[in-house]
Parts: sequence; C-alpha cells; structure tokens
Amino acid sequence: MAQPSGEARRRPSMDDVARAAGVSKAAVSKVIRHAYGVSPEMRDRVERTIAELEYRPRVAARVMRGQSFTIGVEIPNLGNEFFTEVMAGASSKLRGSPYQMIIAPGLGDGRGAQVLESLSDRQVDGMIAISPGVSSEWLERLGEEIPMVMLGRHDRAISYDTLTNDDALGAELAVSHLIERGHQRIAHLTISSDEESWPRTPHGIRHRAYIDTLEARGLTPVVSTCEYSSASAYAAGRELIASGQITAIFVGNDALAIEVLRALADLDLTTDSVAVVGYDDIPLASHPRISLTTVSQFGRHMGALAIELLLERIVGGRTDSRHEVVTPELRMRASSAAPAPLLN
Amino acid sequence: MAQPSGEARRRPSMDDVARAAGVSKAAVSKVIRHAYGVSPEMRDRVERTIAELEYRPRVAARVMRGQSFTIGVEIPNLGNEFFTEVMAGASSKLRGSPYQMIIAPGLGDGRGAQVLESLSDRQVDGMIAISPGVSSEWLERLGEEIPMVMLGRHDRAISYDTLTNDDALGAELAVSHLIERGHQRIAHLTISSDEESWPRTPHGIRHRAYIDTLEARGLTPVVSTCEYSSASAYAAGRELIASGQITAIFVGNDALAIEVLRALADLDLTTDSVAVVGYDDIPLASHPRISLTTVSQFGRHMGALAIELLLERIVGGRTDSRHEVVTPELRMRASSAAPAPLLN
DNA sequence: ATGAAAGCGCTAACAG
DNA sequence: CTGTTAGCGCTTTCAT
Repeated sequence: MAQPSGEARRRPSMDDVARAAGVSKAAVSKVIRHAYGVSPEMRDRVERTIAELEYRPRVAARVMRGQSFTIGVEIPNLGNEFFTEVMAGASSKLRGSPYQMIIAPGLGDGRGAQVLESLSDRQVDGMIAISPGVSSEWLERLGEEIPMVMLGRHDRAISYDTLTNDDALGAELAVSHLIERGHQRIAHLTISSDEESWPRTPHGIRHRAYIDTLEARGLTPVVSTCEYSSASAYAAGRELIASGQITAIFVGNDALAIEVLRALADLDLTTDSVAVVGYDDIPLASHPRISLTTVSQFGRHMGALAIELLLERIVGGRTDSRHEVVTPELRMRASSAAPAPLLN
Repeated sequence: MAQPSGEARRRPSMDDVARAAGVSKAAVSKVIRHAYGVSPEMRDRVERTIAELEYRPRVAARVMRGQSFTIGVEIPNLGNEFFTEVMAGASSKLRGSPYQMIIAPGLGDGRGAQVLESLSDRQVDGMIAISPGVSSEWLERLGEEIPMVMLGRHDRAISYDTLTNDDALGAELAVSHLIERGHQRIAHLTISSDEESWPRTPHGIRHRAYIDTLEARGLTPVVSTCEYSSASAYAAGRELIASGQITAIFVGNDALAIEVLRALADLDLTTDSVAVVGYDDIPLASHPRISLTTVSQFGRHMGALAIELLLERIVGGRTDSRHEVVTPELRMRASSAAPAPLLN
C-alpha cells in the first residue's frame, strides 16, 4: 500500500540512473535524447535501468540547457467553442510529435500580455496565441525571443507569423446573404474594444465590411456593441430585437449569436421574425435546435495550420515571417429565413 | 522598429540585474520574492533596475530550487462545457494569488496517466485532474510526490484529495423525476469503460443508481453505451429512439444529451415523444432552444473548491486527505414532458 | 564510444 | 542588511 502521505518521495534523477547502471550521466542523457554515440549494449542497459527506476527527466532541468518540448497556447476564453475547436486541431496535429501542449487561459479584458509573458517565462519552445488586445510593437519584441504564431491578427508582422481568415470576405458573405434573402434593415452586434486596435481586429474588420456592404446597397447600418460575455450579448441582442426596427442581425461570432437566439426565444419570437447570422461555425451551430446560419473559418484546420507554421520555425529553423489567410465559407441554415413584415 | 528577426535576443538574467544595480544576485532574489532583509533603498534600486531591464525570472531556474507557482489542470476533453466551467471556477479562484494555472488537455482513451506524468515532469506545485481511467494505486504514488485533488473519483484516497458530487443521488433525482412524470420505459445512455474501474466512475455510479431506482419501482432497465464522442452518442441515441420501445432517456451527461436531442430532431421528433434528461447543467442546457432537464453538480463551484483544497495542501501544508461531496440538484426543464403514447 | 566537467539561472544557507 | 557560495538536474563541449 501507499506510504504515509506527507513523506514526499524524491523522484530519481539522471544521476541515480547513471549510478544504478554504472555509467555516466552523459551516457544516460544521450540515450534519452536518442543522440549518436551510444553502443547498443549501453543503450540497452540504460533503458532497462530507466524502466526499473521509473525515471523521467525533469522538464525544468532540461530547459536550463536545451528545449522544453512544450508548445504554449494562449486562449482568451475557454467557454467559446470556436477556441476549443482550434485547440483540438492543434492538439491533433501535435500527436506523435515530441512536443506537448499547455494551455494558458486568458485573464480577461486587457491582460492578454500577462499570459503571453508567463508562457515566455516558462520558456516554451514556441507559442500560439489569440490576443487581439496587445500592441504589435510589443508582440514584435516578444517574437524576437520566441517562435510565435498569432491567430486573428491582420498585422504584417516581421518577427512572428499570423494566421487569419479573410474577415472582410466572411462578413460580406454574411451580410450579402441576408440582403439576398430580402432583408433591408440589418443590424450588426459586435464586440467593442479600444479605438486604437479595433480596426485591425477580426471584429473591427467584420464591422467595416458590414458597413461597406450595406452602404454599397444603399442600406442604413445599425450597430450595437457588447462586451465579451453571454450576459452582455444577451442584453444587447434583446434590446436590438425589442426595438422592432430591424429584421436581421449579423452577430460578431456564434457564441454571441446563440445568446441572441436566447433573447429571441425569451421574447417569444423565432428567427422568422428576426433572422440571425453568426460567425465561426462552431459545432453547435449545426444542431437542428439551433440551426444557425454562419460563416465557417475552419477552426480545427486553423489550429492544425498554426502548429505547422510553428514547427517550421522551431524544428525547421525558419526565421522569416509567414502570413496565412484562410478563405471563409458561408453556411446557410434555418436562422436566416426571409424577412417577415416589420413588427411596428 | 524591431530588430531583424532571427537574431533571438537573450533575455536578461538575475545576474544582469544584479550587475546593473551594483548589488548581489541574492539581493535581487530577495526583492523579487518579497523576502525579509532588504533595506528600502536597496529594494527601490533593484526594482528600478528590474523595470528598466524588463527583467522577469525564468520559471525553470526557479523550479530547480523552489516552487514553480504553477497549478496544473488535466482536463479530459476541451469540448465539454462542463469541464470548461470547472476551469472557469478554478481560474477565478486563483486570481490574485501568485499561482498560475496551466491546462493540459487529455489525449483520449486510456492515456490519462501520460498527461498527469507530463504535468509532474513540469514540477507544477500541485495539480487538479479529472481522470477516471487511472488506477488508484498509481494515483496514490503520484499523490505522494505532489499535492493533488482529483475530481469525480469516489475512492477514499489517502495521498490525495477527492471532490465529487453525489452521483447516486443525482441519478436517482433524474430517474425519479421521469417516473413521477409518468414514464415507465426509461432508457439510460452511458459511457462505457473498462470493467475494472467502471463501478467507481461517475458514470458507473449513475448507471448503478439508474438500475436500482428502476428496479425499486418494478421497471425494466434498458441500457445503451457509447464512446466519449458526439458521433457515438448521436448514433446510440438515434438507435434507442428509433427502437420505439422507450419514452424517455436518461443520458450520462449534458454534452451527450444534446447529441440525443440532435438525433431526435433529425428523426422529426421532439421531447414530447421521447423525454431527455442529462447531467451537469452546462450553460447551454438552460438555453430555451435546448431547455434540457438535467442535474446540476455546480461545475464552477467545484472548480473553485478544488483550488481551495489544493491551496490548503500547497500553502497550508495539509497532508491528510479530504474527500468532499457536493450535493447535486435537479433542474426541471422542457425536455422532460409527460410521456406520449408509445410509437409502436 | 564513453566520461569528466562546466554551466544554464535561480534559491538558500551561511558569513561578514 | 548584504554578499559569497553551493548546488538543483540536466545538456554539452571536450578529452580520453
């Protein structure tokens, strides 16, 4: 049975293995790194001892001299299925590689930099992040220290890679679709952020494209903003619906759009009264009970692609930056029916 | 502007700070650890230099001597909202503490131990995990090395804490509710696992309670199992519904229940034909389009509680184990209507 | 092919 | 109150 707890057992070190196997630490090190210069017999002996002692190298000690074999991923919000899809894509791409992924959840509001710093303090071999609210100057400096790929940033960085979808196209697809369905009074619900970075964030670009598409058709934009929370999206959506002035809402992303559907239902309305279109195509959007028209940006694929780019830097040694853009696609579902007569 | 990329800048070390400030490393160390024995002037000078050089201690070097100020969390599946709720609760509890949380996503099937090991290799100061598929002997050994709290394990461990909800009660609440609603032919859709551990996993216990509750009322159990995936749950749910032999399904958790709702809708049926009850009360369950009757086990609260238990060990030095049980509550919603006449 | 030794950046005794 | 010193467990030249 287990020993009395509290007496923390010390785990074996490389020295213990070396001693037990009657070889040098260097030999053990070579064996675990699959490095050259070890005879089959030695390898065998060492591996046997490692198994016997259940030895596992400590990452920290390893990091002091070499790599951590760790990829850090910063994710602003665990509750948004789009992000978890990206993680899933990344995770599956990493399978079979010696790299392990750790996720650092965001701290909300403008604290994205803190999370990136803490990942860097851990000396991950590379990182993937989704941090719209960090200045590109700051990121450029971080990118010089550590391989990095940023998702959803439209800046042409030189020290790190970016991976986005064509947000302008996606928003245009969404809005054009509503117009083609016959909608004239289309609102946009988006996430507010600071004036400074806003125009280059995904939401800022979608917003711009929404405005442009409407104006090109001579229609009037109606913009409402909310914070990045279910409650805020619900409230803003409800207000928009209750105004009775619109027949459709293009929402900044699916997670928020689903809150708008909630508000709609709470007002005893359906998407036949007010059409709703989202962005991301999270798995839930295809659920028949939700059936949300949306724009797919292929989250899983983006996650996998991000890992590819990162490994090109880490393993392949690439140092020039790449900027990949994924082409989004419209997913037509039941939430974007043709407009009913205006409520008032 | 940024330097040419590729020329990775070396980040300053404690030595650099000491040199620049004209003091010893020890002094710098004391300042960043807020340790005793530093004069205000020295503290001031060092802090100024730290800010100037933008110095941040490297976690790895720190770990070699002391703590990592990191809490590792193992989560089997990022896509399940219940788990992300637990994370959110944990994360909010950690705010303001010097500890940072990192999440290691599960690798699927029986590879839970691997993730725990890799967290331990990183020498996190403590860890929280949801690993039903790991033997308790193995966990006891790990618990002797590192403070640990396990969620959803019903074993009375001695080297680690456990935190569960009363799964037997929860399942009984769910099944009794269906019986009271008038259902007689109630199926159970659950997640299969190895014979060995199954009876002590949350799903095993819910299954047992389901059987017992039905039999106590003289009703016949109908059990279907699936794997931990949307597709598998969908298929199993669809088959159960198509059989036409049941009027209600108690599903092992909400994520799977939502797939059953999907199958139901795809068969052009509603919960008026086949009632559905889940487990967990994820945020989506309360969405009016879903309105899933379920059993709440207060995920956010559990996450926060897990951190509390862990900090008692890490900071407070507690070494005896605690085993907390949360009392679940039924959440009645529209998905558990009274039964319609049998289909065949 | 193998091992000895230096050192990564920090913390913790211990001296002064 | 401050600085010196000895490691923590690895990787990596560099001899042998």
